[in-house]
Amino acid sequence: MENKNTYQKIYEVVKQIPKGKVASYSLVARLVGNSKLTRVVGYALHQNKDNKIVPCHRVVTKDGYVSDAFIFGGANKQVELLKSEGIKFIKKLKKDKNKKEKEVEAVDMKEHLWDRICW
DNA sequence: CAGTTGACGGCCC
DNA sequence: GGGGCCGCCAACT
Repeated sequence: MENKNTYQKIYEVVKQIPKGKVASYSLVARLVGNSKLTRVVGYALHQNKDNKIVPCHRVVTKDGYVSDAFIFGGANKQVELLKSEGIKFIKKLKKDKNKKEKEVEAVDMKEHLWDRICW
């Protein structure tokens, strides 16, 4: 990803995520060149509103959870998009702000985490 | 130019 | 084991 801005590199990496696969923020950060850039990755994607340019819905947390504040239609929409790409979800219990365990859908990382075929 | 923030992650209590 | 705090880097105001 050469000599582009870090910001631009992040997009380049995310755009390379193949359909049917997902990448964690930390993974993207590492591919960009610095594993500590996870926050910047999130920042970069937040700025991106067009999933036509960058498939930001394929980026999830290391646990496979979708972003809480996904702009493009909300987190629920993100799950839908991923499902339509053939990604398998598993029910998982996550605690919300009220410390109540609620069932949420998480990507099956074992099956769909990006293989990193490009390096 | 300096302080704040942010789609996270990891270590510590 | 769960919750909370801190850190890391770049963009933003």
